[in-house]
Amino acid sequence: MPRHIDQDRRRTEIAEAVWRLVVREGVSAVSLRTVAAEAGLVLGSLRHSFPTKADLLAYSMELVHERVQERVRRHLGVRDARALARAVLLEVLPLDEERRTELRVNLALVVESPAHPRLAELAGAAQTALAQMCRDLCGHLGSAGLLHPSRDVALEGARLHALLDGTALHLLLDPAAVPSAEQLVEAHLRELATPSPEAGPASGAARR
Amino acid sequence: MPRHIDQDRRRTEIAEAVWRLVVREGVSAVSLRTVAAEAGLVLGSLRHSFPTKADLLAYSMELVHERVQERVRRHLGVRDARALARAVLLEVLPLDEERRTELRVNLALVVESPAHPRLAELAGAAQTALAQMCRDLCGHLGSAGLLHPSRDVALEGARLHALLDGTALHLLLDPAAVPSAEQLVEAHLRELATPSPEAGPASGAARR
DNA sequence: ATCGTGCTAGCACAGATGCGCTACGAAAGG
DNA sequence: CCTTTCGTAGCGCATCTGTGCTAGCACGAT
Repeated sequence: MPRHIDQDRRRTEIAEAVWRLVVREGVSAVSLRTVAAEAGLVLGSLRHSFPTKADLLAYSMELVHERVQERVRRHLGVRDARALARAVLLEVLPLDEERRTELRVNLALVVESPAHPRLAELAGAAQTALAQMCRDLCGHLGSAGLLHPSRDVALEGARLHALLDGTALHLLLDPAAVPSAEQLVEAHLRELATPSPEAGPASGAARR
Repeated sequence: MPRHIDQDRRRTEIAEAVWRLVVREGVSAVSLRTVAAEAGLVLGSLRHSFPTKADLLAYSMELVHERVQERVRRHLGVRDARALARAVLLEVLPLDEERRTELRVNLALVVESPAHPRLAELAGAAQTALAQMCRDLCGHLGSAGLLHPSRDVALEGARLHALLDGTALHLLLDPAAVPSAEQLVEAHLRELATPSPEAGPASGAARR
C-alpha cells in the first residue's frame, strides 16, 4: 500500500463539507465542485472518494444517521425508565447547532430523495428505526409502571414519535424555543403515567 | 388592454407545475426550463409571469400557504370547541395526495430557503401563524371547559403544534398511517380535558 | 533501485442553467 | 385607420453541471 490516506476520515470530512453547504446555501448549491472547494480538495480527489454525486449524497445522509445512533447509544445504560426516555429524547432533539445541522441536512436529503432512490431507502429505514425506538421507550415505561396500563403502547409510541419529530422541527425553525422543548418532553412523560382519558372518565373536567 | 390572459390563473398553473416537479423529481430538478415544459409553456412566457427564479419559488410557497389557510377558514364556523379543533387539525394534516403534495413542497422550499431569503420569511410567517392557531384552539377549548384549568395554555399549544407537525411529517413518509393519525388527534384532544399530571398527582400510576 | 498502486490534478465534453435582450403577434384604445 | 400595450417566442451568452478520461506524483513493498 502506498501513500495511505485515512479514507474513512476523508469521506467524513467531505460529508461534513456537504452539511455546511446545505445549511449555508441550500441543497441545490451542492455540486461536486462546490463540495470539493468547501472541503479544500480538488475535484479529482473528491471523485476518488465519491465517484458520483449519488454516492456523495447517500453517504452524507448515512453519516447523519450514524452520528445520531451513536449519541443515542451512549444513554442506553440508564436504568430508570423515565430517565432513559428523557435522556434519549433530549438527545435526538436538535438542542445545539451541531444537531440542528444534522436535522437540516437529513430533511434536505429527504426532500431530494425523489431524484435519488437510495436516499429514499435510507430515510425510510431511519424513520422506521426512530418509530421503533419510541415504541420501545413506551414499552419500557410500561414495564416500570410509568405508562398507565389503560394506555395503548402502540398509540402512545406513535404519539411520542410525532411529538418528538414535531418538536424537532420547531427547534429547527426557532432555536429560542429550547427551554420550552425540555419542559414539553418532561410534561409529556409525566402524562404517560396517568390513566388514559377513555379508561378513566375525566373527573370534573367538563365543568368551568 | 390588449390580449388579456388571466394572470392569476396563469401564475397558479405555473406554481402547480413547480409542485409536481418537486414531488416527482426533487427540488433541484426545478429550473425555469423544466417548469416551463411541465406547465406547457415556452421559457419566454414563463419569464413574463415570473422574471426570476426567486419570484417563482416565492410564489410557489405562498400558494401553498394560501391554499391551507383557505381550507382552514372553511371550518371556522364550527361552534363546538372540540369539534372545531378536530376539524381544523385534520384539515391541516396531509390526509390525501393533494395535501401531501403541499406539505412536501413547503418542506422542500424551507430547505431551499438559505439560498432565497424571501422563502425564509414566508416560512417563518407561516410557522408562526400555525403556532398561534394551535394556541388559539387550546384557548377555545379552555373557554369551553374542555381544557382542564390545571393545564397551561401556552405549553399545551406548543405541544399540540408539535404533535400536529410531527404527525404531518409521518403521514408524509408513510401514508398508510392515516387511520392511526385520526385516532391520535382524537386521543390527544380528549386528554386535554383531564387534569395536568403535576396538578393532580398520578393516582395509582407508580404501581404496576 | 524498481515497480505497482493509491491519490492528486486536471482536461474535455455534452448538456443545462439563469437571465439579458430583441422581434413578432394580436388585440384593444384612440 | 393607426398606435399602444401585453403576451409569445426565442436567440445568445457566460457560467455551471456530472462524468469520462489521462497524466503524473509519491510512497511502500519487493
